[in-house]
Amino acid sequence: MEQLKLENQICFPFYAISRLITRAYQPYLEKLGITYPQYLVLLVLWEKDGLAVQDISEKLILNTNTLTPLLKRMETMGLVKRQKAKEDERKVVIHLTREGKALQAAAASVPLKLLENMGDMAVDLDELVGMRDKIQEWIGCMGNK
Amino acid sequence: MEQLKLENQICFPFYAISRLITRAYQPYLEKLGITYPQYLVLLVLWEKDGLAVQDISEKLILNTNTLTPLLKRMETMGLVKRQKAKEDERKVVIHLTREGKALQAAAASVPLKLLENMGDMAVDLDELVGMRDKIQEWIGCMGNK
DNA sequence: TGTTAATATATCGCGCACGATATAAATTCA
DNA sequence: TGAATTTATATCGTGCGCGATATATTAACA
Repeated sequence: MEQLKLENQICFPFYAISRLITRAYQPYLEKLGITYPQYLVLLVLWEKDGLAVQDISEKLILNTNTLTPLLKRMETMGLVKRQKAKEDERKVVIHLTREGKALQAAAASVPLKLLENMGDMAVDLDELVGMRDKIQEWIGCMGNK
Repeated sequence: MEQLKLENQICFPFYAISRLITRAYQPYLEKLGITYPQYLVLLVLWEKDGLAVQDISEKLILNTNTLTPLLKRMETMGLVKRQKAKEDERKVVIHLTREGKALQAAAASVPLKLLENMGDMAVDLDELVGMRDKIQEWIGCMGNK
């Protein structure tokens, strides 16, 4: 059963590297008091504040039943404010608080620190970027299923 | 803050594709009555039965505090048997049951079905394999930290 | 040999991640 | 308009995933 050997699996490395990456982020995000999924939500909101839950869901490819409790935790932490949209009361719009906005400055150095970590592991940046672009392409296909 | 835009993130695509891959496996694994991490444990045991928790932990890069409850669930399901090793009673050795072994035949077609899914999404197999090899190399570095 | 340190697994707590289902608001259309 | 459908979010239950800590067994060594 050659196709069932772990080393021949196509998908396992993606699963494993994803967890290793999250672990690599952790020391830096811990200093900011946030988790990796919370960091992703902040990235999205720093880029465009006042998005609905659905918008964040599409950008991060996370179901709303993952995001709702996550956003509530972030509200409790004082990072965001959740409120019903006036033009459509089904929607819940997420706004950054002053504190949520302030965190952006502290987070600015995180991506570079991660890249330095990668450098230590003999990972070539160009290869990394090439891989990222390919994966983004696939995600474009898979997401629209 | 160009480096904090989601589309410029290097690591987010790995996180996203990992979850999309797990979702892609789900319909096939559901028929076998198992989850993706449970499938990975079975892959390892089908290749070499009677491994200790620690061995499985290293191969799958999962902490034992993830594996212990997972293996207990698999024991409850009748797929594996957990027992203390005679030569070292700290170790817990995992053996496949008859049922756990029998599942291998049913799982044999899973990898091909996944690849067919990828094919539908205009994903080139050679690219996929190339990327896998790069990631495996990279895991080799990160894992030994 | 007796004490200390290292190793292997288990337990606890929390935060995702998601399928299934519920609820409420908006839209459609008979 | 009013009932049926769709859309947006929330709730519930289960299974990871992992940091912190506990427990038991073995190894090391004074």
